[in-house]
Amino acid sequence: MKMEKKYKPEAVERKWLESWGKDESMYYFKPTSEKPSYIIDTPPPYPTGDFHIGNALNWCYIDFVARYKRMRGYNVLFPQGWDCHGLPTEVKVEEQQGVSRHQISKHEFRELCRELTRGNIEQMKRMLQRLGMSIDWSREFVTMDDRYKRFTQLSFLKMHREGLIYRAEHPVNWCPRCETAIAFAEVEYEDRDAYLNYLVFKIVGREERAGEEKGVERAEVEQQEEVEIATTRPELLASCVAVAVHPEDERYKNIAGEGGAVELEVPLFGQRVRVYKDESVDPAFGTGVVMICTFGDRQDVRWWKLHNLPLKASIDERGRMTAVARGYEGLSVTECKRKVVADLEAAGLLKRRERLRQSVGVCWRCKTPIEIISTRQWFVRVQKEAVKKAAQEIRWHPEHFRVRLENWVETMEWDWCISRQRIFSVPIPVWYCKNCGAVKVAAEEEGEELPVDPLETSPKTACVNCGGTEFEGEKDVLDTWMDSSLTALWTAGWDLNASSESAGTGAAGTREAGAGVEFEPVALRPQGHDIIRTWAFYTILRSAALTHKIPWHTILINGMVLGEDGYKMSKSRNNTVSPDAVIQKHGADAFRQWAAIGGAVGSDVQFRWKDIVAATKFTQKLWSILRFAMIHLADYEGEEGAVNPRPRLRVVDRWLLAKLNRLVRSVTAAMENFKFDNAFKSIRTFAWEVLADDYIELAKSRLYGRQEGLYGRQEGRNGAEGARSGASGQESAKYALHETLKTLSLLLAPFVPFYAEEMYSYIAGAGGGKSVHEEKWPEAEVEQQQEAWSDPSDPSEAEAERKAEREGDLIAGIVRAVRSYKSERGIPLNAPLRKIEIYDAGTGTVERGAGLETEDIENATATKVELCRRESKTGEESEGKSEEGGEILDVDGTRVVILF
RNA sequence: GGGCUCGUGGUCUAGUUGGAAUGACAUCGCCUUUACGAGGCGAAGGUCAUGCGUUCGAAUCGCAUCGAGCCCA
Repeated sequence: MKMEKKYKPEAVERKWLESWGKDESMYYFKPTSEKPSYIIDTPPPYPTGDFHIGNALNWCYIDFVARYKRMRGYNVLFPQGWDCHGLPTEVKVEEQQGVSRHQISKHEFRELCRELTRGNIEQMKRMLQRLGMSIDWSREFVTMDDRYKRFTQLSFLKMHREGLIYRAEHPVNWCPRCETAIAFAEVEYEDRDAYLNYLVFKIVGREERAGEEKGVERAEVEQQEEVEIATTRPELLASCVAVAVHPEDERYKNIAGEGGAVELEVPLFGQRVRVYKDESVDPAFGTGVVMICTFGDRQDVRWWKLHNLPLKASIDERGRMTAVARGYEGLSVTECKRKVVADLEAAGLLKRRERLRQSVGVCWRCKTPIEIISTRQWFVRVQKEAVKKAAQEIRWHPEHFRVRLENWVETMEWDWCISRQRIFSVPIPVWYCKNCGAVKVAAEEEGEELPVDPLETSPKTACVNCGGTEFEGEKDVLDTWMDSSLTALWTAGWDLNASSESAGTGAAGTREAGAGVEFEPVALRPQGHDIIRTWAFYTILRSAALTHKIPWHTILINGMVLGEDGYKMSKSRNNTVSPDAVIQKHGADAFRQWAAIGGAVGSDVQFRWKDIVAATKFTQKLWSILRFAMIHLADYEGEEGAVNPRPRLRVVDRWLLAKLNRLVRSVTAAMENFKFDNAFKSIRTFAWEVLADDYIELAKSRLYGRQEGLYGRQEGRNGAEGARSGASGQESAKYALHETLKTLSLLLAPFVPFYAEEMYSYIAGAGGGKSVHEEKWPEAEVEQQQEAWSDPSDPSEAEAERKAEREGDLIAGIVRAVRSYKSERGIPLNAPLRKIEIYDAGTGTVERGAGLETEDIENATATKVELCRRESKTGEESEGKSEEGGEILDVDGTRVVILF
């Protein structure tokens, strides 16, 4: 067997990719399986064409879980979807084609979007495969495909039927550049410089309008003739419908409130508005008087509702001033602002301007400041309590992210606006009767085939309201989150077409189509913390609305990837690294190791090349270990199915297996809790320190089958225990080494699937050539019960194991101590010393063991070992020197004297 | 302004229920021994942000302060 000195990830990974590619079914979910299922609600990425490092981190976590669960005997479903619809693709198409979406037909535009998306998906898919993701590609889903679009439309219809979706005129967040309504989740905030303008509002009596309050307190009012109001949005003066002050504000007691005798006259436009008292006015901001408009911000909407104020929209859907803004009609918001300020100044109504750092709501996509505009839109009712209850029932890793969702839910004021005035998305399956205006929703039972585009087809039945047969199709499309909030239900195979809530075909289910499988929450949702308020929130909301259940039992939140400079990776900061670059240099396994040990799940992970290099060093170390082992194990397990019976084991070999058993237990526990960093670190520590540094050095000589000691005087007569163990000692070591490497390759499999497969192909030998990824996870031997302690006359297997572990620890400790001793004195590690004396220093180790197995110590230190049972003379040794001038070392309470 | 997370050797990082501080990289020393010299072995390096408190005992629990980051207003 030829094994190169250096492990070559490129060649090995390419080899296994090709081999696995021949039969993709290895990772398929098996609907007829008897095994318990473990379904993962994989995030469908937006197909930008770039599978970035943040995605890659997330997917590494998913794959660790998927591979682990598969080995634990679960029927795992790890699907891959693509969340296609939405603005970014539309923008990209406009950019690439040099057209505006208005210039070509909707149909043509959609086709261009689909084409771009298909190409991007292919690119990203290649990266997923290269990373070694154990995805079930037979379950791939694409939200722009008809099957998925039908699913989305069905979900709309079901919620509409149940009154959870409605159409209404309501203020919404609006992007004037994208010319569409957006949801709160799509609004971001940016700090921008603005001016705070102090304007003059004239105080006028109210008698002209409110006859009954005529004449009240005229005298007081006359003392004051005007009020200053500070505003950052003078362009909204035409929309000013009221003014508010804090109820406790002494300065404005005379003009405010129910009995207020006055109104204010809005400068330039002249409309008269009332002054309200409101607790939420900040008296310290500006002059303490605030202008209420249609609509400056969310607070304006609150006041507008509370006081039943009129609606005076001065900004239209393209961000232009309407006829309401007399004299400014047609100007953009910015132009209008400039002109209004100039006009105010000219009229002497602008007192002063102050610079102000202001947080402005902007469109997530184009960073254009949003407007709040009242339009007719479709909404999903937000059932806050149901969402919060569901969030409580879901297990969160890490737990604190639940709070983020709860806070978000608490602060939601409006329902979720789901209609978008865009093109590349799922059409809202609705028509309006031209005769009476009634809404006609699509219905499969009436022969309308979903997905339906209401602009291209007409309903099959007449209007139920008036019998009319002329309809107009809804032009708006759905928010993309209406698609992607269904992934859990889709993946679970829930059939939305069945009118009964409990019906399902089971795309993932185990029954035949139409058998009626009730929706069961899937096992896992893995995602980043940046989309808790969107993807997690919407999924929980819709699952609660559609199925009255939680979508998944567990949500696993991953952090963001930081660049080498410690800041979040971003193109503008120029600190991005693509997973592709890492893989090309060091392979997918190295990348995956970084993902595993970069930090605890949920915390942000810094990317550093040196961590990648450290990972390759570990793989190289494992490779060296394997190379060494194969010198001795090449013919260990000859034929298929041959099982080497457990020989009578030497202490050190039992010790190794006991440590291995501990490792299996700790790695298993870590995996169950998604502590990938702990799991992988334990493996690394074991392989490097226990196996390579300690064990291999101890067992090397026995494995080489040397009958004589390494050191010159090889008689080594220290009683029976010290005798050369010969063939049986070799067998014992081979058994332990083989067991350990086999188990190690299994433990490594979820993390470094390529290396583990390579390793396993050597270790499992000709044993059928089965993939390590189809093997079972190692079973830890159960930690023995307390009872074993209570019966020392009949030491159980476990008690023997524990004894072996203690003795092995001592042996390894002594060898380590000698190694340090030599290192400190510059003695070559293979140079023999005169003698090593091991005393029983009251611990009873030497005594009780009827002598320690010293053979391996002698081999590993190249020095003769003598067991001494007499008590040493502490007085003479207080200086750290023995009678004969040897160095005294303390190894966990056992006295070891080195004679040089 | 509110919420969350964090502050551990030069840098990054582990530390579940309080019991002598984990590892990586960098530094220094030694070693070409038949698994490994783009390596191995070993060493040095920490007031666990600061202060107060609970406790026999605190990196860990509580309060306050300072600082950083994220989410939201």
